[in-house]
Amino acid sequence: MTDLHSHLRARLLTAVTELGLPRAEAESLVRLDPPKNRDHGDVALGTFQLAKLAGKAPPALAAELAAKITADAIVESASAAGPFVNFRFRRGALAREVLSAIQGDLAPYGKARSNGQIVCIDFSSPNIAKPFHIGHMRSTVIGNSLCRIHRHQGATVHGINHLGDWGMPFAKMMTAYMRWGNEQELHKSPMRYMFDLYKRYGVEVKQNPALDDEAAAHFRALESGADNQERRMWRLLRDESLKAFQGPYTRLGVTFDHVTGESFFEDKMEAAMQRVTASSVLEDSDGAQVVWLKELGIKEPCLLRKSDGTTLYHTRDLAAAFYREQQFHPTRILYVVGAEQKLHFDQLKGVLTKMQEPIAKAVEHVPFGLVLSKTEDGKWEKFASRAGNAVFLDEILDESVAKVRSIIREKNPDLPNADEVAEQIGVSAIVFNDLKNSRIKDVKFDWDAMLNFDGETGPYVQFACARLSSILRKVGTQVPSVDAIDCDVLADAERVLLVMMDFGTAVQRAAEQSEPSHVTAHTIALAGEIHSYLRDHYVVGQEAKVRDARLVLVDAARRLLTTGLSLLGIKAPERM
RNA sequence: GCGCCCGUAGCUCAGCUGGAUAGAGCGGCGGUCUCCGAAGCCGCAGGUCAGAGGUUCGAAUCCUCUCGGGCGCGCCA
Repeated sequence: MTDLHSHLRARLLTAVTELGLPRAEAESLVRLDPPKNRDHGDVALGTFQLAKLAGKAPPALAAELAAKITADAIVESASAAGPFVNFRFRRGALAREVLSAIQGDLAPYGKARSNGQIVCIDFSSPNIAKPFHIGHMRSTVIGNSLCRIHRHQGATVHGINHLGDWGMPFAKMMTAYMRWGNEQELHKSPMRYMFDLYKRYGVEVKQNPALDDEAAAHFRALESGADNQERRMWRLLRDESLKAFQGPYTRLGVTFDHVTGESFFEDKMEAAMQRVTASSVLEDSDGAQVVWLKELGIKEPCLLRKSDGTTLYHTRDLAAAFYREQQFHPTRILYVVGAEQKLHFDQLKGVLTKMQEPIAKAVEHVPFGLVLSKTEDGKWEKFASRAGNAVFLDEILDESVAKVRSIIREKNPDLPNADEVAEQIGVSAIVFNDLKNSRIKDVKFDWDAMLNFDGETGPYVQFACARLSSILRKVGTQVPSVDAIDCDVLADAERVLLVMMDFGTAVQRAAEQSEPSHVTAHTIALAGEIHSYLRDHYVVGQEAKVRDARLVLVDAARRLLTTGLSLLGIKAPERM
């Protein structure tokens, strides 16, 4: 909430109290929202609940409140419109408040001071020994954005890559490698090679189901802790995978505070199991050890130990939860994992709840939809390349970058660092597209739409930044301080200023709901408003008073767009 | 079979937790660069918010059912 809002709210609470309403109850009912149609005013108050409390008709109360809020240095007008009261801030006050906070890098536009939250974000978490493909991208970019958003909000963030480097998929990979692989081939192109082996396993296991038993035996050998052949192979394949993942991570600008894969919890699982046993929620079922969660409305039991004594995904997540609790004391643990794993996380939370572990409250699954691609006949299906196989992320990024490169050649042939810029914009276009809609929605990945950089896209927002930077360069003079300009001149920029004012709400909602798309939407809205504004409002060649005021506005817009994009993990180029 | 998610313009989506005349982008049509970037801007066309009941002063939003689509349901992760 900005100072403008606080001021108005304080006046409203006084007015409401004077009308005889209990302040404590009115407190939560005085909610200032942006009106659906901004022509009505800058902020609006719906009086429905307040009227009920007062025992009056909403329009009557609205009229009374409007009369009580007389104009002052900040509020220009209050007018009743049926059951609503619409407020307008003085344009000068609006401009001064918003622009000085942006210029001063103050919250919510700049990074907030500590808010006391400690947030663990478990994201990306690819399975090693498999290529980094399009399916891994969503968790990676959503999680990365959430890390940035929470840091901006003042939380202490632990971004964790919970690598899938343990368990049966890995054992299958190992089996394939032992049967058909060799190290020379592996080193030539590790990911391709491992992926081919993995695919071969999938084919051959259909003919020879005994392969799965072989894999299970290898996993037992690995989990025995002995320094055996399996252990050495695990180390080799894990190292190669990690090296290969570094490519996509660097391109996406993603870093982690901790890379603690499932294997990290190898020696912590027995303690975790003992803790479960001690809480007496563990039961035997067909030789396996499970926790029943029927009383929590979950029919399927949570398996924590297989009948052959080895552990499962759940066991490792449980050990991880205990570890994080003890190590970080998190207020929230966000698991950025596909929606298809909802049951898994319901069970994880369920087991912790049944054990009466306080950390249970912190566990939050952050689900997201699938990446789909368009088939020949216009239907949507799980992403596959044009050739029909899983698609490596690098291929997609490369195609996007190449497209950007050709656009630059056409539109801006003299751009000095064209390759670098093309990489920035091409990758951003893919990331932005992923963060544009509610995360629960499937991402419909249509090359034609994807490589069209018009409208609500990453390049559109980046273009606004480049355009603003260009204006600042052309003007050449230093951007003045907000205190040194006449803010009343910016009355014509009210639409831009009002959108800027919404930034804090957008980021806050993004953090609370784990929904980066609120930030994405804000950058689009701001870019749109500033583009429209610039059409009729020049900066260069204006008299000093007007030029300086607009200069501050342009600079603030560029800063805020840059901040918004950075919360998405996207860079804003100076030129493009 | 049971559970969860989704259904809003030709297409892809918003809709701020129940409020004012349901908004964008793409695609289509028509304008707009010898003045700060046309990857832009301005305008036009396009809607039974899947359907039916219900709650409410008020429903795209909450509840029930139906119909479509997707995902998940013991020794995989």
